[in-house]
Amino acid sequence: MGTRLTLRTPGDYVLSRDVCSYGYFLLAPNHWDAKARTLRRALDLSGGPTTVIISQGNDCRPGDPLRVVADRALAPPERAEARRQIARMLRLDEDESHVAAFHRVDRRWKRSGRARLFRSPTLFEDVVKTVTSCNVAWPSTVNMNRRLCEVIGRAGAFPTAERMARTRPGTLRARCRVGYRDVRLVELARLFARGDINEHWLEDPATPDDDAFDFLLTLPGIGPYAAGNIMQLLGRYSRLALDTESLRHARTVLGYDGADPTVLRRLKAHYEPFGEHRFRSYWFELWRFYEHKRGPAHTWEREAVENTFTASKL
DNA sequence: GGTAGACCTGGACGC
DNA sequence: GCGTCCAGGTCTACC
Repeated sequence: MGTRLTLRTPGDYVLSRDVCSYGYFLLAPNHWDAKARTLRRALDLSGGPTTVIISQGNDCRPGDPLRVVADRALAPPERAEARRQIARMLRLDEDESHVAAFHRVDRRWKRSGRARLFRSPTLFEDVVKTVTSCNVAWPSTVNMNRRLCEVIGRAGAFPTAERMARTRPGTLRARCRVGYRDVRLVELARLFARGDINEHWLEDPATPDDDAFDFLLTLPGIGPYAAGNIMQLLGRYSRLALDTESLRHARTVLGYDGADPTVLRRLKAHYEPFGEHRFRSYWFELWRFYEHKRGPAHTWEREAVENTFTASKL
């Protein structure tokens, strides 16, 4: 008999909108069921892995509580662990006042209510997902994450830092197809496993954004793009994460022309007015383009989009 | 401080 | 079916 949990949500929370808000919802071990509007994934808890299915009633009414069904009985400490991981992943800590602050700065998203960006149950998974999205086309990112779960993770869960720290780089390369990222991923895992990454400090609002960003740049495999992306995953939206997709967006959607440095300058100036929230303004512009091409993200079937996602393929 | 080239994988393309 | 080219962000060596 599995365990059932109920999680309270902020008054405006909509599972289908707030899960299907960032590409990681399409990466293993996440599985969004577009028909049932549920999120299924394995969580690696202290008592072992468990698969949970998260739903919000039949029609995802704003603010309705979330129902979580685990496939095995969870001990009380594991229930607390599962709640923490799910709350992190779904950004349940971002209440209506956080959302309103963003919408005051950028009113374009007030009607849809878009503000939260899906992330992972742990910072380690977010960092690995970011590294596996660098210098690679989206289908390879999909493959790397699937194989990491199949080969290194327990029972289909995402690998913990401890497990990846014990994995040989050659195994990551040969069986998970991560290429030259092999050594960098193991080094990152060792830093997390040894406790050399101070997650509390990184997530503490008292830590200046510049300090957090500079620290991230010291990590193996993390350059300006990856650091910018991890910043938003930490709930710090003041930095942009600009890549070739940003340039495409600037040229095809915003109509900018000229050489790359010129376009990048104009992009930065475009998002400057959104201040502390500029990443979200950038991201939801991009996301709106994807949804314009493929329909609402909550209707996307993972199998159908995993080879076409990113604008160049849409 | 700025930049060229290497790093891998997988898809596209030509034969 | 095979070989070649290319895209993608980070890192290192070099100027």
